[in-house]
Amino acid sequence: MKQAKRERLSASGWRVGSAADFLSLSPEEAAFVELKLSLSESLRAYRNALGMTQIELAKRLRSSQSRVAKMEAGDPSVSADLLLRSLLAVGARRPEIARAITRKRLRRGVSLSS
Amino acid sequence: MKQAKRERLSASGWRVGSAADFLSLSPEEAAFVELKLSLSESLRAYRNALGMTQIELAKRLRSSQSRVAKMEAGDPSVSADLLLRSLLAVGARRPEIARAITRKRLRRGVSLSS
DNA sequence: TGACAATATGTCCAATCGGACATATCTACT
DNA sequence: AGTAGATATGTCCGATTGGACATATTGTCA
Repeated sequence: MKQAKRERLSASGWRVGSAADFLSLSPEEAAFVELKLSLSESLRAYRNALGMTQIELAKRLRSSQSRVAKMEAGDPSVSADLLLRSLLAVGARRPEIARAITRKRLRRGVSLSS
Repeated sequence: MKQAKRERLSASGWRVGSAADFLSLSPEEAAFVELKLSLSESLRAYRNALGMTQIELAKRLRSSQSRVAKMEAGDPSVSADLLLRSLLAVGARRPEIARAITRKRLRRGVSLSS
C-alpha cells in the first residue's frame, strides 16, 4: 500500500466508517481497511470478554501494550497477519474469524458540529 | 513467526496437511498456516475461474508471476495481507473470504510409496 | 484535586515482506 | 526429441512491519 495513502488514512482518525474513502482509496483498498477494522474490533471484544488488560494480552502475544493498542485502534502499521494471529491466540477459531470478517463494522458517525 | 520454524515448514513441502505439525508448530501457528493455505487455494480457484494465467493475475495485482506462484503455493514469504488484498482484487467479497476461511482444506495425502 | 491503572500516540531499529529478475521444472502438442 | 507457454524456485534489495521504549491521554477512585 502506498504509504502516502496510509498517512492520509490514519490522519483521518475515526472517520474511517463504512464509507472509508472521501480519501482516494480504491474500492479494494477500502474494503481491505474495513476488513482489518473488523478484525480489530473483534480482537478488542475477545480481550474484554476475557477480562484482560492490554498489558496482559501483550504478554500472552509476546508483544507490547502499545502494539496491542494499535491493533485495536486499526493503526496502519498493523497487518492483517498480526490481527489474525492474535485472534487465534485469544482463542478464536476459524468460524469466529469468518464471522468477524463477514460482520460489517458498527458505524462510528462523522458528527461535524457535535 | 520464528523464521526457523518457517523454514522447517516450507522444507516439508506438501505434507502440510491438516496435521501440520509433526514439526514443532504451536497450535496457533499451525492454525494460522492452515488459514493462509485456505486463502491460497481460494485465490487459485478464483484465478482459474477467471481463466487467467499467473502472469495476467500478476499484472492485475501489479505484482509478478513469481509472487503469484508463491501466493498460491502458500510460500512462507507471503503474508495473509497479500492474500487478502489479492482476493479482494479478483473480486472476492467479504462473504466469500469468510467462506474460504471457514472451509477446511482438501487433504493432500502423504503417500510414502506412491 | 491527586494518584494510579489503563489506554493511546510517537519514534526507533531489527526483522519480515514483496516486486523483480533469473532460472528451473512441468505440460501439452507436434 | 524439441518447442513453447505456464508454473515453480531461488535470490536480492528496497519497503513495510513489529517489539520496545518514552511519553501523553483518559478514566476512576478517594
